[in-house]
Amino acid sequence: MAKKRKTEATRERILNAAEELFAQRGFDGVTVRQIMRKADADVALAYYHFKSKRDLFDAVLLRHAEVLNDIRLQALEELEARHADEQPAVDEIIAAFTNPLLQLLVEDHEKWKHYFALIAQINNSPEWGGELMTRFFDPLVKRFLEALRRARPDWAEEEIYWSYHFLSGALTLTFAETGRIDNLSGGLCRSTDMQAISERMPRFVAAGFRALAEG
Amino acid sequence: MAKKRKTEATRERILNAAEELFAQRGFDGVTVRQIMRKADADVALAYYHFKSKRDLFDAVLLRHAEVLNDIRLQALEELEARHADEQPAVDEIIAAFTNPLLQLLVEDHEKWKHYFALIAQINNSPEWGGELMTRFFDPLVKRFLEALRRARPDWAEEEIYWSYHFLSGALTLTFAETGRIDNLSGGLCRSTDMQAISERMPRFVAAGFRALAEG
DNA sequence: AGCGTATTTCAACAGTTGTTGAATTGCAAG
DNA sequence: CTTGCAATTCAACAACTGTTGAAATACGCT
Repeated sequence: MAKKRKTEATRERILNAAEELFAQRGFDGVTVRQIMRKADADVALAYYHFKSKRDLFDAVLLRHAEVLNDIRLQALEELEARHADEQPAVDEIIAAFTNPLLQLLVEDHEKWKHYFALIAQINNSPEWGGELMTRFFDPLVKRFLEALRRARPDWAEEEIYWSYHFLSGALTLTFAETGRIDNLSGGLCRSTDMQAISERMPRFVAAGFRALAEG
Repeated sequence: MAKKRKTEATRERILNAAEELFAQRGFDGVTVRQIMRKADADVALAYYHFKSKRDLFDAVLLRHAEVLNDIRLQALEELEARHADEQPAVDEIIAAFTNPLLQLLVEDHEKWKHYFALIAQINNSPEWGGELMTRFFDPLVKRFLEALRRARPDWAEEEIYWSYHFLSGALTLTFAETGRIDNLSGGLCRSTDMQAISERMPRFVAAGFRALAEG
């Protein structure tokens, strides 16, 4: 039963290398050989552990998706438990959606930054964006939008969806950490400063939601 | 002098084909042969008219960047002329920044959608995002942020930069037209509906700016 | 120790990649 | 018509692509 010892280690090394390179250069910008060189393993091992480059890509995505969905669901449920009788504020619901991710990036930036950068690229790609994001994250997103609807039943559904669209764009550009805001601001703001962002994004987005939904 | 007749036509065909394919699958997801097959021209012509794949990519980006910067600058200057004495409202400044682009997409969707989708991918790519967006668009962005600073000198610079960051994310995800909001909303919202977006984004973003800058 | 399976290596494949040089065509000016 | 250059075609290159099968090694179990 406890046969696998070196197995898990190399599988992880491959996934780590793939995650970093895919995040930097995209699916087609990276070769299997580059990944395996970074993972310090033979090329053929990629096809032994995962059966194709595409399956390796999917495995990279899957590896952390569940954890992310879990911590966000947990944050939402905690919030709802805290407000057993009345409804939670919109700001709090949005913070429960964005802050668990940003908090992860604050606490262990090295571990998470590549995965998030990968999500950023996928979300804005016509080729992958629609299907993959839907597959991995939409169940949680729907749960989140339901909470919003319950909190503000007077808001039009359409406005909630568009607001989420804007939120999603702001969040994923943050994940990309392109350094553009660093240039633009002359160093005043840094795109790696997740603390600064987690203090601002929920406020920014919540105000947007209200502006749309309350006309 | 009037030697070039077929030249310009094929150059344009190559650029059109490259624009569409790069937008769909990214720089590395497309081969020069695929581009030239779509352009109905010999492979070698790509290297005659542009000297490398990378230079073709840059040419695609450059082709429309100037037009976009011009119409946005014009919208901003018109706005400032209209408010010669007092300062324009924040909503109007933001609309002058976003609506010219969205209006282009409303009026001639077929012509523009691929170029904008390409921008969306680049903006969220760690590899290209920082440098290319800075090179092509930051002069205009700085002009726009100056207008905001003049309109609201009481706002902290930092908050303006972060707000722009969120705006940029929301705008570029819109350009990607991934169809994700279509799935999510069960068809209620369509990611190609630029009319709906241009009615909402300036309001959403302006409220966000205010929320950040006015604490 | 030795057996069996899980893991790793090695070498190779057929097809594709970006790119180039030489040969060919098209066209305008003398 | 011919000369000259711009535009286009054709064929090829070396390097690299994803992927595979067979051989070698490592490791847990009896």
